[in-house]
Amino acid sequence: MNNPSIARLLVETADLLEIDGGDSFRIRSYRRAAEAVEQSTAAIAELVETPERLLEIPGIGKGMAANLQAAVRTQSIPLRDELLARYSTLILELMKLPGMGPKTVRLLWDAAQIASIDALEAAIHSGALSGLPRMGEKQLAKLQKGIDDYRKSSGRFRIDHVEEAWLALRSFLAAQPGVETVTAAGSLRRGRETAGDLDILVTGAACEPGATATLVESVASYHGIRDLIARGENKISFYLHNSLQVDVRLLPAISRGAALQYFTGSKMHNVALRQRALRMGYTLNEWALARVDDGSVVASETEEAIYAALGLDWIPPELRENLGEIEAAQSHSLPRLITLDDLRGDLHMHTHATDGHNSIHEMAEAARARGYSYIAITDHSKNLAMTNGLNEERALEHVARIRAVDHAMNRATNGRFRVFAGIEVDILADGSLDLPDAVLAEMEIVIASVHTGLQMPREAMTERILRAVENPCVRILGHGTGRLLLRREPYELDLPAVLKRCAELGVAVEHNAAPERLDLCDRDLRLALELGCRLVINTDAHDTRHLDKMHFGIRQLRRAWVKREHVLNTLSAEELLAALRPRNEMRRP
DNA sequence: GCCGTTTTCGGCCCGACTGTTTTCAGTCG
Repeated sequence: MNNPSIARLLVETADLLEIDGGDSFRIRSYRRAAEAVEQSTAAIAELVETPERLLEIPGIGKGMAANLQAAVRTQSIPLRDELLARYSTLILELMKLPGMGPKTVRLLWDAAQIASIDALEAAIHSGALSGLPRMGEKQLAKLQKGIDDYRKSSGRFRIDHVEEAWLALRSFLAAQPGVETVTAAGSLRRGRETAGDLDILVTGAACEPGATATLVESVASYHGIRDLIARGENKISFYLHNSLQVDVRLLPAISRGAALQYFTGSKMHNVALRQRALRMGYTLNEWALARVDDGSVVASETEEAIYAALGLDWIPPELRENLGEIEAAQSHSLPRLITLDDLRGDLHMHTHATDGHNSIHEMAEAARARGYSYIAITDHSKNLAMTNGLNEERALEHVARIRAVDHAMNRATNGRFRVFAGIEVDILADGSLDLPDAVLAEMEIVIASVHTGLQMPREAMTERILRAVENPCVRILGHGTGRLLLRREPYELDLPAVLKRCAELGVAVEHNAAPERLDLCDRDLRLALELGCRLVINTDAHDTRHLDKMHFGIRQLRRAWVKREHVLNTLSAEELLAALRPRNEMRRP
């Protein structure tokens, strides 16, 4: 039983307790424990053997430790089983409908034994719900719509899709009269790999109290809106055509910092921050940080002022998950996180020799235009026949072409731009590589990736990759397919074992920056750092425009507390070559 | 159920919006 599965059991127990009308603080404990389990870099399934280590996790006490042990041993939690027996196994699904909370679920259950979405829909149509409290015509229509939306979609959205919607909305909002600032908050600002919705904060003359009517009207007329959800004096919520929910909030300028802090979250970070505020005699909400005794405002205009008043350094949004950042901010020991500007090169890209769309020279020029000082061309090897992968002969010819471009660029830039010869070699089912060492030894950058045979059992896949990284030609462990390998659990491989061996061998671990890949989530990256891995971050560009996806990956690194010194492609070209795994045999001419 | 800068007992984060219950409960973030 992996961590996300255990976390889900805890969340379900919390949901059931809410339906059952349980103690709200006890419910919160289950949710907090779920969060802690989800975020833990250690496998809970292994930790249950040593309960004292479970108790070291904040939010896990004696009772919760027993629940975790039960979860690992029986795939459930006794309290969850008990509550499921009392209600129904389907009742949890009802909670996923918008506007449906524990009280309403309980009401439906008590009144008509409704315990599933299908039963609810039948009851709406049969009129069985009329006469129930809070079940007027509007409410029923809203529930039916919620059921329709739920069946159509969707859950969370990839962050690049959310960013696209954000950029369009930002232009629209910034063009409205009386608007001065337009800022994204929520998951987008924190740099998560997905987002459930898009939070936008707007300030300016048109957002001041009593003056918002015109702007509210304009926002509600945005062409991208499919359905309006809510429209108040300073908040407008709607669905875009792709079902992404957007919340636009109009704020007085004086509250901008407090609102930005509040709506950036995460929830856990905010709870911890408010608790800290209370201990200091303050109360924190989306309008201001204020004294509890006389209500006087301490700070509200900027985030920096609010964090400072709480005795904290300003915390980068990517770190706001209540995973130690508050303690670090208090002791002035927040890391200096890596930024896009720290990167000197991109070490993974394809050309039209295989499945890319541009030439070696075009990729090099595109990278130079983006301020890089080197790239590596790493086309596919022969096993990937559908990409026209390079066999021994073509690979060597390609190296010669790359060298020619390197020399030309080197001259043209007075040695300020290098093009390394490389390849993305395929790891075969038995862990061998599909090109001989003699060919790989001709190249500076050898990235080993798995592309085929992904249905392999976990142990075999782990063995396969461990064997591949033992090959002294391999300098970087690449992504898998972006779907299965090195991805969040359920893993198809023993990721800790693979990362540990890479750290020992000096094989760098690649983080693919493209949002559609999602190779290493931030938790995996934290694990890689804990195990001493050195990282590289690449776009795996198949097109010059793909080079622009780097910023998505950088956000993931920042969420994992990655600093510049952890990432090899922040080094100069010479330093990079020296820092990569040394090659046993140098057979270069 | 967790936890400790008043505490091993008694606390535990806050406000807007909606619909309908003419004064508020429920949901959401």
